[in-house]
Order: sequence, then C-alpha cells, then structure tokens
Amino acid sequence: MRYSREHKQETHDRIVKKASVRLREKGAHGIGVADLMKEAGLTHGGFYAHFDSREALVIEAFAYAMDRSMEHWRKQSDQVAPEKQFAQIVETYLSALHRDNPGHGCSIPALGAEIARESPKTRKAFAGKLDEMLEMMTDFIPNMPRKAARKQAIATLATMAGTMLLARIAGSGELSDEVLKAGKDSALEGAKREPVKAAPAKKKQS
Amino acid sequence: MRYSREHKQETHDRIVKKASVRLREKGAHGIGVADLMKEAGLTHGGFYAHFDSREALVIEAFAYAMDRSMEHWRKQSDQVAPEKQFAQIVETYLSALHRDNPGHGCSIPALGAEIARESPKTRKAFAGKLDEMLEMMTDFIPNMPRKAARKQAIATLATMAGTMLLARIAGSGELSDEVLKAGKDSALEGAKREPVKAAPAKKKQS
DNA sequence: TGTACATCAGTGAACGCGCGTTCACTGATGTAC
DNA sequence: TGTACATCAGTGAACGCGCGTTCACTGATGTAC
Repeated sequence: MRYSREHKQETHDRIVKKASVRLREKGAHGIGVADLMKEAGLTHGGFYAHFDSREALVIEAFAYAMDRSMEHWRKQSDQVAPEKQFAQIVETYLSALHRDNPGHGCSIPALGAEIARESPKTRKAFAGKLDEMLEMMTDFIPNMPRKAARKQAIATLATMAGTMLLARIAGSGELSDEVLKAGKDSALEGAKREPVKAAPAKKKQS
Repeated sequence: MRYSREHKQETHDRIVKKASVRLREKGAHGIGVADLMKEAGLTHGGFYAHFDSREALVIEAFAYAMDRSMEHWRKQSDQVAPEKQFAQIVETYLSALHRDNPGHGCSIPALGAEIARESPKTRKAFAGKLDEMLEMMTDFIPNMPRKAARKQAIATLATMAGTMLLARIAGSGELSDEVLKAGKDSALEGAKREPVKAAPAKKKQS
C-alpha cells in the first residue's frame, strides 16, 4: 500500500471528528462536503474514497458525537463521589459553556430535529444512540429501582435537551440564563423526588 | 387596484399559513420557495411581491405557528375546569397525535435548533415568541406565586419540548411511546410539587 | 541493499441539478370619464 | 350605463451560484525481485 497501514483510517477518523464539530455548530445541512474536507486539510475529491455519501458521514459524525458525550459523562462521574455524579452531569450539561459551544456539546438539541426528519436509516442510527444514552443516564439516577430510574432518566434527559434548546433560542442574555437556571433546578429536583407515578388515565384529545 | 382591497393580504396570509405547516414538517431549509408558492396555488415568480426574502417568510411563518399554538392552548383551557387546564395542555402536547403531526404542532421542537442558528434578526423574533409562550404557560401553573410559577413554566416547557424532540428521534414505536409517557408524567408531577428551590452553588466546571 | 513497478489516497476539473432571486411581460379588474 | 385606460398581482423564463457526486489523473510510498 501507498501509505502506512493506518494512514487511511486516521484520515477517515479526522474527517469524522472535524465534521462532528461543524455539523453540530451549523446543522446537519449547514455545511457542505467541500468545506468539511477542507476542515480536515483535504480537497473534496477524495471524499468518496472514505464515505458512500454525505449522509453516511452525517451518520458517522453524529454517532461519534454521541459517543464522545457519553465518554464525557463517564469521565466526569469518575471524578466525583457517587452521590454527586448525577448533579455533576446535569450541571455541566446545563451550563452557559455548553450552550455557547454547540460544536462540542450534545447532539440532541443541536441536530435532533433535523436527523429525526432524515431517512429511516439515519433516524434509527440516532434512536439507537439515544437509547444508549438513556441507559447510561439510568445508571446515574440515584436511589431508585431500575424501572423507575429509567423513567426518571428519560424525563431528565428530555428536560436537559429541552432546556438547552430553549436557552439557545433565547440567545445568551438574561432570558437564556434564566432558562438554564430553571431547567437545571428542575432536573436536579426531579431525581430527588419519589419515583414519578403514572398519571390517571384521561380521555383522548385532539 | 386590480383586485379587491383585501385580495393581496389574503394571498399573503395563505402563503404564510401553508408555509408554516411545510416548514414545521420539513425544516426551516427543507422546502424551497417554488414549492412553498405551489402549496399556496401560485408560481414562484410572485413571491417577492409578498416577501423581501425567503428568510422574511420563515420569520412570518414561524410567528404564525407560535401564535396558533398559543391560541390552541387558550381554546383548550377554556374547555376544562381551571384546575384541569395545566394537565390538559401538557397531555395534548405530549400526545402521539402531536408527535406524528409536526406540521400542525409546536415550532420549538420542530424548528428551534435551526432558527437558533439563523441571523440574529430571525433568532430574536423566535426568542420573543418563546417569551410570550412562557408568559402564557406561567398563567397555567397552578397554586404558585408568580415568580415561582414562571420558573416552573420554563421547566415545564423545556420538558415538553425536549420530550417531543426525543420522541420524534425515537420514531413512533415502543421507545417513542415510552418517552412520551415518561415526559408527560414528569411534567405533570413537576407542577404539583413545591416551588423548585435554587440548587446550592457549586464549583465551576468545564 | 538498490531498483523497477504497482498501488491507491488524494487532487482538481467538470457534471447536472436545484436553489433564491430578478425581470419583462400579461391580463383581470378597478377607476375615470 | 358603457367604454378606455391604468394598475399591479401573478406568470414563467432566465440568472448566477453552490451543492453532491464523478472521474481521469498524480505522485508518494510499499512491495517484489
């Protein structure tokens, strides 16, 4: 082979890594193949030696970003006492730093809506990573039986992702800070309560 | 004038209305000017007699969608007893019907991330409508002083929007239904609790 | 070890296409007389 | 009331541009001898 054994894989990984940042920053359709290759120090012509299509890169880059988020959660939780792990994750997630750096943050508020509209293949890849993340979050919910913890994990991640979404819509001023604080306090409180009960059945509505 | 006095305004409104549906369905960049005009029964050439740019339509269509959502909340709340209004809104929002019909649903999970990345003008227009919606939600939070209710309203809307986002990523199967249920129960519980307290100050994190 | 050859990651021009936007034109209707 | 004219919402061809993708080619390096 022309280059050393791992050369191509390294290039491939570099493209994926850089793309995962830019796609989170600019949206799933917000940056083109040529610019993504330029980010990796290459020209656009070589793209299809690494990926079948732009969409294939989006799937890889998104999976990479979700894996990095989960790795980040693990590293953070390793640095604090078990009873503080949940709060650690929530507070880091709902920080101004995360809000202002979508390129290195969670893909759910950054890319979720767009990817949910993509092809079934892409959406399912996203759904798989979401489920992995929910399982990990379940492990961090303190003092609950597994089933209740899973339910609380879903509610917590929803609150976290929703809060980040609203905070970014609000910009980076007063309203945005107010949103972050309200979401953070709510997420922290949520996991302290008794396990959530099912609501009584209600009549269907339109 | 060539047509009756309100003719142009009616056409304008029709374009905005149809666009608000298709944009929520396909994303802020997911459908072109020509197709949006076709939706309204027109050809693309006339577009710029109604809007300065595509972006101007996006702003109008988005504001229209948010107004319809708020109107919908008001109508629903008028149909039930005051103590049931909050639950009514949460349950309708977090229904499979809403999940499966983004074109007629809330713009926040559908368009929020994309619009937060648009020009400051567009983002600010969105932020204004978000604040209006938060004010309305505050009115529906039961049994709390205004300030606490506002905080709870933010947390509730974040949980609602985040749950809808996750549910759509999950598709429309088991996982998605599980997400909807967990988010719904959590949002309903949240507003029943004591007002959320601020979390104790913690050290900064990266 | 040194040389000739084969490989293939990466280059850059070119493609077809769809987009947002512009513009000269049309023709149905309101207005003036 | 009837006729001629003015208006302007809407039409459809055309524009420049950027996109995803293709492809013939290059040249640095690994391999065979």
